Amino acid sequence: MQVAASVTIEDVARAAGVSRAAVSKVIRNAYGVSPAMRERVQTAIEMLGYRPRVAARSMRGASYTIGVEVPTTANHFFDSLIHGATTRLSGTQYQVIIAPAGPDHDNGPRAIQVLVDRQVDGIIAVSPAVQPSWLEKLGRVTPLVMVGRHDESINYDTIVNDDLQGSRLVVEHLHQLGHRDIVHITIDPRAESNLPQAPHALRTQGYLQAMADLGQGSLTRVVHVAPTELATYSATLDLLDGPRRPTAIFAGHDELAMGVLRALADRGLDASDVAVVGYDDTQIGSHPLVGLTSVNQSAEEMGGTAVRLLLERLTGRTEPAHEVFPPTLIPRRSSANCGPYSTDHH
Amino acid sequence: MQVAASVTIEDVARAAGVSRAAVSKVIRNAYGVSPAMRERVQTAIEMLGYRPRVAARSMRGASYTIGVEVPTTANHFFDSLIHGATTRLSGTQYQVIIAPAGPDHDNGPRAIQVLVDRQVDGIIAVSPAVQPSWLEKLGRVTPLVMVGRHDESINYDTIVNDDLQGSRLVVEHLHQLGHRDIVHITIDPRAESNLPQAPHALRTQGYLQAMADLGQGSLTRVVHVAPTELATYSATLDLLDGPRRPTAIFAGHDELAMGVLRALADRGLDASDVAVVGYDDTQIGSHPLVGLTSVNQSAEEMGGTAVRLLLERLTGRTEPAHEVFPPTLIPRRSSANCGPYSTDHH
DNA sequence: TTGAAAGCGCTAACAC
DNA sequence: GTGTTAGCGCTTTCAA
Repeated sequence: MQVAASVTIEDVARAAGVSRAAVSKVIRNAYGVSPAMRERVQTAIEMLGYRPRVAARSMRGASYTIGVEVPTTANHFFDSLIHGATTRLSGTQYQVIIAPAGPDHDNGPRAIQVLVDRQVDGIIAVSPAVQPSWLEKLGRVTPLVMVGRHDESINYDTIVNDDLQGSRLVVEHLHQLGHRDIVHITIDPRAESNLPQAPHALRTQGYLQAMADLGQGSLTRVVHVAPTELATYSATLDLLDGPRRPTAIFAGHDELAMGVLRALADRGLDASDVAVVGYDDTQIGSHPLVGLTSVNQSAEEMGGTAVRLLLERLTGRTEPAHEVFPPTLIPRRSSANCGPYSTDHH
Repeated sequence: MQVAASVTIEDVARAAGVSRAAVSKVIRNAYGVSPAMRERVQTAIEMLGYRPRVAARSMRGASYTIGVEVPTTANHFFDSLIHGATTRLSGTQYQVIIAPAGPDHDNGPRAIQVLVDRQVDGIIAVSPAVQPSWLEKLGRVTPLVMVGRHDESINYDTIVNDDLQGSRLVVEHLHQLGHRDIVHITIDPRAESNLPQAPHALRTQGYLQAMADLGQGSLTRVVHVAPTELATYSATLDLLDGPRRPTAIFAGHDELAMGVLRALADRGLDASDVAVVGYDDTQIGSHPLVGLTSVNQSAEEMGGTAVRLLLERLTGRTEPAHEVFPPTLIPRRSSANCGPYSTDHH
């Protein structure tokens, strides 16, 4: 394997005794090259350790790069998504680069712009805080797949799980276990987006609806926190020490749920005192020491599907696609106040 | 914020009534522009929503991009590293892009090459499986900082923690608690690298030395596994069900340790039966439900330091730098067979 | 202080 | 099937 920062297509052409265009065709698998020439060119490429420069290619043709934007890589859900995408892309000539929005929230657009500036051939993004109008504009110039958005689109594709149904599953599960006083802890809408189509807004809506349908409408409580384990931890302590301790807590996603479990542990409580359910079915929840009941939304598959949709767009599709994944509730110890010790291995 | 895929420097120049060169100077904060012109140019940039294209800039000058290669983003240690790097870089004109080596091991060079192909201005990489000679070659053309390597270098910088000392701390800690039969589970050298300077090789060495120094040389056992929680889980089950169950297990890093804890839980055992210690002091270990004793090696700081070294190289330094971080043992429940319930909040 | 012009390495028309 | 050539958008001498 060569580093080869200085070998150019010109050098290869000279070494193989052909034109630059011929070399270009070979490295792109384009039509109009005889096997003999392809052979000679490939030999020259190997010998010189030639690597085409992405910057130069980007100026005329493609960058062969897919950009993936995620809020953070610290949440394992997004890692699974990335993993699903890279797996689906291996074997193609496309490479993935990742731009994490980073610690500051509302940085999604900035991270996406980083990818646009690099002229990636397509973008997969998870950014609930971006206005659809901005995405429509972006989608017109770059193939774009948004994960976790429920909005109708024209110039980009969307992939979501049915958040409404997912949180309904949670509430019904807890209700069946005998819980009535169920609190929903979720991220502050201002931190995610005030769009009614944002995933967490829909989960909240699903919670409220399901509670109402089960005749518990008057017991609903929604607590908003910053999107961190720590913030959720504090909020949960308040809840546990407050005048009306709930019997169950439904956290907006698994990272928040871990904060809830931390608070419970600190107060010496467990599932028989307060049941906990998360969302995303993140790796850590399946660990027997944690045993977190959660809603699976097939992160890996979503990543793979995102790539498929992008490749479709890259090869001509123009009408928007919208895929909805069905959520599945995975019951574990954290919501089993009389059940067996779960040792599900994920 | 604009998407602006089609506004070029030419458009800005025309709108501001100046030359392209002038605009170029303004966006690079270069010398030789009058305040009046800077003002006019900046107004035009805002109005048109101009974004310089990285590809075009890369062809002549800099890409203003720092590439970070990590084995995976699923291990939280690397996330902390990335976080430390991006934090240190915010406020500068540099952007970070991430290339994960991905599921296949030994893919480090491939992922690094992805960054080289994109002509990033500097590279931070965590790749124990790469030969120093290859890195020397790379370091000659791109500023390069390697994290987690102990080798002496000429053309690149290295940052490590003192792995030898770190595992010595672990062994001494366990010895003090009364443990004698301590097994070390670590990743298969073939999966990481057969270089004697690789971190895990050194941790193993530290383990062996410390055991010998404490007179337990005859009790040492090293178990090699694939670098996954699952593989470690299976190996641990074998160990627990085997003829000579150890009283303590020192795992090569926290992800492996989680596999050990999973196996213990499956067998209904806990810290009073088998003590467990990990390495990296990963987020999850600090959770009270897990309480994993581990060795902290300041991932965030390492990321920040990597950026600092890179920026130094970018502004002229040529002699190699080598920074060593001191490891710290963080005792928690998993190695406290008679201690209190730890609720350390990280 | 400002602008004109050359060219970075590659791809895509188009001519042969 | 193969080569020639004109740029892509930017930075960077070098003149003015």
